[in-house]
Amino acid sequence: MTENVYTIREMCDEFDVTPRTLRFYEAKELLFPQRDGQKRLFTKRDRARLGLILRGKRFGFSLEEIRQLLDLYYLGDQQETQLAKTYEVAQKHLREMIEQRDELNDAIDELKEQLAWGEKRLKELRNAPAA
Amino acid sequence: MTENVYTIREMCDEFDVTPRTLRFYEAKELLFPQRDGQKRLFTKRDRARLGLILRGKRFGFSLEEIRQLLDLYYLGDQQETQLAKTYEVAQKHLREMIEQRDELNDAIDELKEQLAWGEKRLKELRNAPAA
DNA sequence: AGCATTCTTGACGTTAACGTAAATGTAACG
DNA sequence: CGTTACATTTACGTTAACGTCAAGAATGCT
Repeated sequence: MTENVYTIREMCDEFDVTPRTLRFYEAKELLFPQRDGQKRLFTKRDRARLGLILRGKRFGFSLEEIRQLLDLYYLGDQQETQLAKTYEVAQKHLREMIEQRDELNDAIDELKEQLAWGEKRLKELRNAPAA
Repeated sequence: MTENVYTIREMCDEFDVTPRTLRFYEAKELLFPQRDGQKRLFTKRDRARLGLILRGKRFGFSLEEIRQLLDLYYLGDQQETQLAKTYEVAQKHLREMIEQRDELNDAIDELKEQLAWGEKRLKELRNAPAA
């Protein structure tokens, strides 16, 4: 097998991000690539984390928020207090996400109505060209 | 009745934003308050638009994207080509929103699982205090 | 009239999330 | 061994969405 590690370029191509982004995420402690001398080697774990990061971004979470969420997904042998804190943070996030989804559903319905209306108007305009 | 117009302060209190924000939105042509001399007077239409703006923000849309969406909600007697263009933009937005909601649903499920797992771990830690 | 309050318009500051450029390192190719 | 191709660090630049501060106007209270 290919050692199961990935170069920065492979990561960039696969996830459609720039090297700058990956280095930035490492600086922010969202990713922890190993090193072969100078060069970064991203592990399977990094790939999983990057996937979660990018999805989190699509939901409008900040990188700092995402970093905290990642801790939940990758909580090893943390202290109880630390684990409990992370658990709280995640619960709050979950509530926000559910609320966001509900709102989003409403907005989708409204936009659909608007589109139906716009469609109707368009047909009218095409049938009765000039006023 | 109270003339059905609102001062900047009334708007700020009602929507929990700052004056700076409202002036900024006006500069960006998202709101069009009338004037009494120097002072801004926000109409019912502005209030409706502001509501849509703030909701759009919660979905992660940029102000520029929101501005285009607002055009759809308030399309008066636009040209057909213009209306058609706006219609396209809105359709694209709708697709994005639906996709976002679906992803969000998946993420919610995953996070719920994680939370259940974390909860279990917490119970274990509390019952078996020291290793 | 004096003073405080609230509005206004600049104009510069700030944060997040990278972009971009410069200087340097190194691995591989011919 | 030269150069082509990426990689690295350092550091300054950029955009969005406001915050903040300065310096006037207009309004209201006493």
